[in-house]
Formats: sequence, C-alpha cells, structure tokens
Amino acid sequence: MNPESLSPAEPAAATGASSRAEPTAATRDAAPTDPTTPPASPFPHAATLHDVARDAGVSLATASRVLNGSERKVAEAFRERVERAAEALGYTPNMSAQATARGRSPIIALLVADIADPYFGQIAAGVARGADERGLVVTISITERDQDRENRILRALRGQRPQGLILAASRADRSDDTGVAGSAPSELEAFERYGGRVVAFGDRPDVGGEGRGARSIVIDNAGGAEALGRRMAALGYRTAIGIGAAEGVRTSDDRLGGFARGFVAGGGTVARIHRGDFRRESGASAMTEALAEGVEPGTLVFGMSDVVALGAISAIRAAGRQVGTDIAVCGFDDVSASSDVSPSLTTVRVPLNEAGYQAFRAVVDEDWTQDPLPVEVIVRDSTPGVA
Amino acid sequence: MNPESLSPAEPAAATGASSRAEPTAATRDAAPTDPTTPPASPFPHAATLHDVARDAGVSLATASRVLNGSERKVAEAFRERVERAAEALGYTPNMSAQATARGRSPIIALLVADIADPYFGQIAAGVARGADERGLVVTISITERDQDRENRILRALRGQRPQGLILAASRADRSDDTGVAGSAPSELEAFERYGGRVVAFGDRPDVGGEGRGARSIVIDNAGGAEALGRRMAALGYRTAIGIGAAEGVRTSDDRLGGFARGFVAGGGTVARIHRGDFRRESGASAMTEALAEGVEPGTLVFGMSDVVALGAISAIRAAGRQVGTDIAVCGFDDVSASSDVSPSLTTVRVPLNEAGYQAFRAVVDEDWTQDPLPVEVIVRDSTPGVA
DNA sequence: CTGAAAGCGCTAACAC
DNA sequence: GTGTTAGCGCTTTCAG
Repeated sequence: MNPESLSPAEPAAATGASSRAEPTAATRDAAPTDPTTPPASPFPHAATLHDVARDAGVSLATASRVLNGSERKVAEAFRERVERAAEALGYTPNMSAQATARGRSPIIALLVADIADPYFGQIAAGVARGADERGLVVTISITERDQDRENRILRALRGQRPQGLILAASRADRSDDTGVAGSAPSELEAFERYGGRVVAFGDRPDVGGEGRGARSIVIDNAGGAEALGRRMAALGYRTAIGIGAAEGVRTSDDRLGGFARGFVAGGGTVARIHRGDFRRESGASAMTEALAEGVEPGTLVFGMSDVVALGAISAIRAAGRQVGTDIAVCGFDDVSASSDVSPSLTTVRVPLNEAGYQAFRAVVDEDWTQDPLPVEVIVRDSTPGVA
Repeated sequence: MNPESLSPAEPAAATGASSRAEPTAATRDAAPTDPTTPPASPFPHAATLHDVARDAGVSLATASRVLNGSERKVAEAFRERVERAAEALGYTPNMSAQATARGRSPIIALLVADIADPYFGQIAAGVARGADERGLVVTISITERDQDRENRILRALRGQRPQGLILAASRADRSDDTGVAGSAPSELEAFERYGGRVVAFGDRPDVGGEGRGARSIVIDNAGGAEALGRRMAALGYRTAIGIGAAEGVRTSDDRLGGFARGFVAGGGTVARIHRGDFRRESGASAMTEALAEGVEPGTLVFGMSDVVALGAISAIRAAGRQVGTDIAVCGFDDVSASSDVSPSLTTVRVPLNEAGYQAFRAVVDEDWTQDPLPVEVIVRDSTPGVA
C-alpha cells in the first residue's frame, strides 16, 4: 500500500535470500504464467507465515518471532517490515498449526447440561469472559443430562487436546464412590494425565483427588439453603415440602439438607420431599404430584433450584391455587427469570457468572484458590410470610 | 489387557519393520534405560498415530486409513490390529494436527451478543445440536453488543479457520448500506474468500451478497408482528406504545413496523415509540420513560422482544401500576420466562432452537434452502382484552 | 540477532 | 492393499 515500502513483487530478492526459491513458494507466487502452476484451488488460501516472511524478506523464524509472542528480540527494522507485510497480507496465525507445533491448544472445553437453561447460560457467560481476557477459545458441548452422552463427549473432547475442561454438567455427581457408574472418571484422569486441567462444579466425580488437578468450584449450597430455611421459619412458615432431584445427587442433597436444617432449627418441619431432576417440567410434575396428595394453605414449597421452583409455580397455578399466601414458594440460584415472575421468587442468590469466571481461572492459573462465592438469601413476594 | 493379544512390548518387531527405528520413536519408547533419553516431560504425551502404527506393526498410512475415515480399504487383519492397538493406547486423533494436515478445521464459530440471554441461549442450543450430529465443534464468542468488540472478535476468529461462522449477534444490522460503520463486512468477506461460510441471523450486514455465501436465517418478524398487532386490535386495544431499539436496527424496525401495520389495520393507533436496545434494563427504562409521560389505563405496550417486554413489566410494577387490565403488554420471541411471568406474556413464538439448527445446516450443507420458520401468535394473560 | 532445519501429529499423493 | 514420502503452517532448537 505504502509506495515507500517494499514492492510486494521482489522484497525477497532485495534482501538477498538465495535459498528462498523453494518450489512451494515459487510455484505459488512467483510465476503466475508458469505452465507448471497447479490449477487454482477453489478458494485462495489465507496468507501464511511463509508469505509474510517472503514479502518481508526475512526468514520464517524471524517472522514467527515478531508476529507470535516470542521473547527473543528482533531488530526494529526487521520487526517493522514483518509487521507491514503481515498487515498488508491480512495475516492471521493459523490456530491449528500453532497448536500442533506448540503441542498445546488454546482451547477450553465447557461441558453443560443445557445451554438454554439460564443457570448454565450464566456460567457459560462467565467462562467466556475469562477466556476472552486471555485470548483463549471456548468450545461448548451439551450433555443433555445423559450420562452416556456425557461419556461419549468426554471421549471426543480429548481430540481437542484442550488446555482445560470445565464440567458444569450437573451430572449425577453421586457421593457413593463406587466409580462403577460411567467410565467418566477414567476419562477425566486421562485428561489430567496428559496435562489438562479438569475443573468441576460441585465435587469432582472421581475419587482420590491427589491429581494435580482436583479443582472444583464449590457453591455453598448447604449454607445458603440453611440460611433460607431459617429465614422462612422466621417468616412464620411451619410446614414445608421439598422438591429435589434423586437421592444421591450432591447439589440437590446439600440444598435439601441445608434447608431442612435451617427450617427445623427455626421451628418448622419438612413434611415430605418429591423428586425428579433439574428441569422445569420436572418441577411442575413433582408439584402436581404434591398437590394431588394435598397441600394445606400456608405451606411453603422449596424447589431445589429456581428453574424447578418456576415449574412448581406453573403447576400450582394450573391447579387453580394461588402462589404466595396460599402456597408459598422459594428456590435457589436467582436466575433472572426469578425476579420477573409474579409474585417474584424468593431464592438464594448465587453469583453464577462469577462462578463461571472462577472456573476459568481455576483452569488456567497455576496457583489458584477459590474465592468463596457469596450466597445471599433474597426474600421476594412468593413468600409473603404467614400472618 | 487380553493375554492373547500382541504383547505391547514387541508387536512392531513381530511384523518385521526395518525402517521403523527412527530416532523419535526409539528414544520415546524403546529404551527406557537409554542414557540419551531426554528428561521426562512434565506429563506423558497422549498416544499418537505413530505409536499406534508402531504397536500394530503397520505403517503410519495404514493406521491413518483405518482410524480416520478414508475410503481406501485395508485388509481385515491389519484393520483389527490397528484397532486393537489404538484401543489399548487410548488413542484419539489430534484435532489440531488433523486440521493442519487437511487444511480445514472442524470448527463452527458462533457469535452471540450474550450467551446468558435466553434468546441466544436457545439459538446456541440449536447450533450445538447440529454440530453434535455432524461431529463438529462449536466455539462461542460474546460480542456484548459492542461493535468494536465484534470486529476484534471477528478478526481473531479467523485464526480458527472455522468452517463456518454464525452471526447471531443482534448487531446493528443497519439497512443503510454504507459499509462505513465497522470493518466487519470486509472481515466477513475475507472469511468467505478463503472458503468459509458466513450465516447471519436477520440480514447479512454486508452489501452485495453474490458471494457463494450470503446465507441468512430470516425470521418473519414483520409478518409475526403484524399478526400480533391485528390480534391485539381484535382484542379491543386501541392505543399502543412501542418499545424498540434504535431506528435502523432491522429486527426492531421490522417488528415495530409489522405490529403497527396490523394494529392500525385493526383500528388501533401506535401513539409513540420509545427506544433503547435489546436488554431487559433497556426495556425497563424505556417503560419508565413512557410512564413518566403518562400511560392511560387500557393502553397496550408492545415490547420488541420478550426480554424487553419483561423489563417493561417490571417497570410497570415498580411504578405501582398493574399489568393486564390496567396496562397490557406483549412481546416477541416466546422465551421460556414468558410463560412463567404472571400474568403470562402474550407474544409471538419463534422456534429459536430450530433457527439455530438451521443456521448450522446453512453452514455445512452445500445445497441448502431455508425451511420457513413458523411464527405464531400466543395470547396469554398479559393482554386480557378490553371489556 | 538471524536463519536453516528439524520437528509437531496427521494426511495424501505416489510408488511398489 | 501397503508403505514412503512429501507436505500442512508454525515453532524452536541450534548454528552462525
């Protein structure tokens, strides 16, 4: 572009490079009229480092050094020429090539149950934010809460040779250590064995944990739920119904257990627990079930997650009952929909975006210690209290 | 594992391979006691194709042929040995290496404004579903609705040499063709020039469109909104207030325009329009603004998107007004929160997940034509109608 | 400080 | 059908 700069046609000659006329470069650019030129490929190739080096009249090594972070110094004159050439050609380093050469990819793999679920959406946003800061790329996979699927994905993910793996799959991270269920643990170990870091939400599904990895983002489910239970009791509620996931699912157990502890401490009783999974529909059907068994006015329903609580609310409405003074409801997470429902949902706020960000940091920062994630009870209109 | 199978220590010798003792393989595995063995790297390397070939006693080419889809036939005996060796070593092809060698990566890059927003979350889910079916990987980037950021990201994305790019960034896809604002268009052209496909939601931000790409997922915003407008008029509403994005933003213009057309056709009038962007807060402040100017009971508010409408609802509540008979509200998209609010939100349902899936197909299928995405008016409680 | 050359792990002609 | 051998685009010793 700049007329002062090297003519794109012969900079190589200008700097005297005798061995630069390898067949590749030559056939590709030097002689457009050369009859041996292979038929043009369907699309032009993106500029390569080779092109930049040639145009700048420097070696591949030098071009690489100035363009892609190397600590080695390059003379200002050369540096400039390389930068100019790169600019002119619109050069962008080929990530895959760099990855193969360096032996490590810039990928962070994120595994979620369902990216359309606001819970995971927020976590993903946090992860993406971190990755962006560090120039890393995040790939996303959906488990659909299916253990087999998750295992298959994990297997396939190894192909990416990701720098790290973030598991926010709400898997049945059962506390019973028999690694029997699913081959995931060994798959995860494989990840770490070759240097990848695995960070899980909740507890690591595998036992042991002496691997260099074994990092996990823990949310104070029990504590938050206990505070919520106590607060609800203070509002005058005396009997509660819990809606949770299957027994053995950590997050659910912790929240249900914590809530019960607090609620009982405050003088209440958890009458019974209905179980399903983390989806909205599950919350709705559990609630329907509960209603069928009979729910006294003034009862409080604790949904193990907001999404589930939201499902419960819709079931309560569908049954012609009122949410609030008739049947009170509270949840956990504080996803954004919770403040939109009406009556707005009482819940425990969890900084999900921050949690995702921390998960990212746990993957990339060698020295890392979790900052505790503050959980906070937020009382809204769905639990007006009993007179 | 199977005692009957080849001893892992000497299968290569068993098949007589003379040239197989290149320094690399040799130093890496053959002589653990060899004093010239380099100090062990921090982590063991993942098994390479080379390892598999050696253990199976075949050439690299053969191993490659059986393990990674090649059409060329390989004798059953060899195929089995290779598979066994791969299995035993836990081999997984290195995606980056394959990408460099093949000259094309398995990546589909998805660009969204905000992954925590349910609108984009659903689209992302659809994209991920498609990618999973085809064994492709999707990377995700967040524009935060910032044009500069989007351009930077686009630039960086080129490094991934993605097979395709899906733009669901709700960018200011202004209809004024002056490509002046932002260098994005040229960046997109660059993508297509080297063979990548660009698929955009709404219309392509660049002009022309004769590139082989120029595919876009169009949602019938005008039509859906018009139907909604007509329906609202039929419910008896006579005056409406619109909440949209800045003038010139396609999606917003189309929805606002379509709504007005239908509403007016039905006998109503759109009194005025307040503008902001696609975020919830924006909807809330626009509504607050509207309320300050005075909103008669019986007025209908049309939020250009559900998220915005949800924001408006919260503002209405905050102002001590009632949603429904006092001030009616309707939106567009039918994100899941819309059925959870109370009163539930009247809206136009858009199959977002399906749209994401189609976007994926548009990227990978050479012959592709968009299946029309059915939009459907869904009347709920937020527009009870006027007596 | 620069450049030549040997890889990284895998693919794809091209020979045998 | 199988193996050899160049690459792919980039990094990184190792000599100068």
